[in-house]
Amino acid sequence: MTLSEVRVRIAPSPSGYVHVGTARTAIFNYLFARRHGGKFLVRIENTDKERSDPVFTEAILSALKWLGLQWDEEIVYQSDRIDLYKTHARKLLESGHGYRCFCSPEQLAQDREKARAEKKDMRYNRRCLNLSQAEVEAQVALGSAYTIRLRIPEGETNFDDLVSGELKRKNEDLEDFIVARSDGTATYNLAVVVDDHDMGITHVLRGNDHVTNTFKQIHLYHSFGFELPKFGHMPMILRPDKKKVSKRLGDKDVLAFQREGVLPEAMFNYLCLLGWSPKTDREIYSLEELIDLFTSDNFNPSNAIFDVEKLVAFNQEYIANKPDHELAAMVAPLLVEADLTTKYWLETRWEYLRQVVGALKLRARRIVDFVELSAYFFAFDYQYESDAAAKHFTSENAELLSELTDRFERLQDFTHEALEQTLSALADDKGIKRARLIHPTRLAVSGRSKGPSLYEMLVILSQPVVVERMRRAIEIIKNANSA
RNA sequence: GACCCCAUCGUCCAGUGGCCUAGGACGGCGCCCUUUCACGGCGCAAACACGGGUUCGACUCCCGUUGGGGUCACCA
Repeated sequence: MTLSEVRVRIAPSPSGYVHVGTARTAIFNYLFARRHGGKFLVRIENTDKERSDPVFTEAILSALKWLGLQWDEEIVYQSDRIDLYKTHARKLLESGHGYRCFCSPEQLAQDREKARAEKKDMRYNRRCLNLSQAEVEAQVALGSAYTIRLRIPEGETNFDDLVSGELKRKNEDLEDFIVARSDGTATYNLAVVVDDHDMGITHVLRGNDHVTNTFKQIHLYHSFGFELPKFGHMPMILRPDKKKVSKRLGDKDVLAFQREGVLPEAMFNYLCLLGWSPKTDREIYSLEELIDLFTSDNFNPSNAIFDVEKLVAFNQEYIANKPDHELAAMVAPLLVEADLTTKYWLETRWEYLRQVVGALKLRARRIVDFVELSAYFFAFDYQYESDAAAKHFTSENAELLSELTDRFERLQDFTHEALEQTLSALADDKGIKRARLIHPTRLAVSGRSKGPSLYEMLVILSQPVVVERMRRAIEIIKNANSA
């Protein structure tokens, strides 16, 4: 480790939402910074005016915040630094590392088309590199539009990648890429190098799809005489169809997972294990543990397919371990939104919500599941599951239910123990199995055949509600049978 | 097509020359627990892509083949 502080960054372009690939890269950078006591920075790469939209910038920052990736310094916006890039582009021209290219976009497209047709290399053919000084001056005097290209020298470029080890490329396989557009503005690679250097970035951890850029950027570092940072290229996250997750394919915004009830801790934990491993049999780790374990020599170089099922399994685990009151706070707005209750009602019955959530949390895989699972705790107009009703709502059972209701009503202490005792006693009196009473009672008070322990459910619902619901069910059974 | 990367159960991850009759997790299946559904517990099925080397010995090292992925914009 060097003496200088570790500084890493996530540099999204605001031309789309944050998908899981970007999120994971951000997480790795964050963890790396925290592990080494360094700084995690954010840079918004909005040099492309056409495609950039502040709406996406906001969405990106929200996503980072949701994941808990707090950045350590002010956000850098490339749009504020246009002049800095222009200056550097000119420097390239002056130092001879760059040259003017007068080829029109149309011409270049034509060249590529031809190369493709002839199954030849599609790199730039260096037509303008061979222009004489006089020709260049003549064009400039004429006011012809030109881009600036970086001249890639002969030889070979290599660097030691944190993930894949030594990476090599013949320079002839690189092209003289454009660093400044004809309007003078810088392109991606120039801006990135200028910024990474300027921001003191020590480690560039980014997706594997950037390796070609890295080779190109290395030449920019050399041209400017900048010190090279360390590079690490993360394997891609693939979709089940094995395509890499990308904006182009319209891949899902990570915040969509939030809306679908995924906890950020679960997403964080799951994403960490895609392309990196603590090399143990454990999978669930706290943030602190991850920070402690996160070293760059544990990256897995092969691509990984994103598996929502496994994410959800992590989520289930995190829900099960989350304190009831925290879950209640997350569920409350969803219940209101679903029109099951009101904000006011919940405010006065917070303890009730807390108990409901606690009783259901081992059954929820996602936060939104609580709405469906708990509906009958809030709404009285639930329907009885028809199959279960056909089975349990018989007139015979109505009699039993009626007697059970009377006994429940007489109870002084409406507790788990008292309820269990009462129900068992009636079952004994009648010489029937307890299940004979349990199922119709569950159906009567919840409309469902599934749910938490019956007694736990009754206690939460409270005596008057239980009695009322049971009486109503009995009425319905009687009416149905007499009709 | 050129260049680069990758290759262990369906999926994610262990395995760094003998501990492997290849381990864990998700998913699947079965059993147990149980008033239901979950949770939990136990168990089963499920993989070293192929071919050559190197070695006393290869999942592990090398080469090739095949397969998959990525990149080839005046986008980032």
